[in-house]
Amino acid sequence: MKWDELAQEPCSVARSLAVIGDRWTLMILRDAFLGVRRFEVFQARLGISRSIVTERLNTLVAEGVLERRPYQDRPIRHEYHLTDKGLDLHPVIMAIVDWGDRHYAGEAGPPILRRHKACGCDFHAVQVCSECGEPVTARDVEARPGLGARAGALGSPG
Amino acid sequence: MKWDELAQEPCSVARSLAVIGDRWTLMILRDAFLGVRRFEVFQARLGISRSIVTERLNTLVAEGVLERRPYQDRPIRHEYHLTDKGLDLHPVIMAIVDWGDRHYAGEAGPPILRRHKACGCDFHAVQVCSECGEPVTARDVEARPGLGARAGALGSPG
DNA sequence: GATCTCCGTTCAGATTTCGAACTCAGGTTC
DNA sequence: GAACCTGAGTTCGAAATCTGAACGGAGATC
Repeated sequence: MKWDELAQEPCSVARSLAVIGDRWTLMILRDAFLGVRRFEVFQARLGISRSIVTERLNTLVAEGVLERRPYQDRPIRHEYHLTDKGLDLHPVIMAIVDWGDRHYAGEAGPPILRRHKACGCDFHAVQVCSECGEPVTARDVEARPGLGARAGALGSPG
Repeated sequence: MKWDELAQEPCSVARSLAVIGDRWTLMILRDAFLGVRRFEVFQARLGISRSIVTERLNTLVAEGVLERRPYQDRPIRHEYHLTDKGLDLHPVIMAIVDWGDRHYAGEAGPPILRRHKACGCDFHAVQVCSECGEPVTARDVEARPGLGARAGALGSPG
């Protein structure tokens, strides 16, 4: 399989990764969720080549994850804002943050704290079942093909 | 920044992506969570070059995400099992699945259904605040530097 | 003893990715 | 008005990565 065939796979992971599974894209999204909007800031914070920033931002705009909004004329300049589809990626970033906090935080603890505005607490993300509201771990889940799935090895993790 | 400097960043996203942010690694983990254990099966399902599979599996073992367990002698053969650290990645995969299901599922719906064994329902993952238990979206979160963070642009998403 | 399986390794060549320098359009400074 | 700055890219050669295909080897099977 080539990388650009991923989007055709009958798998939501593959389809998602075709868009965001790139080396730097998730780092750009991380910054977008921290409020970064402008080309220069993305580039400076990541310290990667400008061509990479250009290409990733264009892809994300083409996919509807980011939106280009002018913030001045003469010369015209744009900012990159998360769309609703982009905001839907928040759980992905939070899940990654959570894993990093848990397994790679130094002695000083997590480098970034997140406060839940509604309750005012510093928190971490917990995944629960949409139906019963109980926390879900890998061992609680049984996968089976839905419509349009390809046959393959399914089992239980662990 | 080079890819291999990511692990040194004071950021949990960067540190996590240094391990799992690779092109094929998350696809391998997807299969691991679906019960795939053996080299040949990973390789056949992904249809990528054997050297890539070798390299990714070795990295994941070195990082303690997968564990090599012998399942026979003469000749010695190993299976790759998710460790506890690996199982902790479940929310990451589920968050990615969720985004894909929401934005890229065809008319037939999601290609894979997941049942929560505890309640018996097909479900999708919902992220809630660890403190108050309410669902969390991007707009509900305020980030601020913790100990050891680097100064940078922080704001609110959207 | 020829072939098969599972699990890799090796290597040349194609493809991608990257860094550094350049461009361009307009503003600012003196 | 000349020199310089800024924000947002583009270009291009070098470096890294990936692919496909062959090879190895340790035992099992025919």
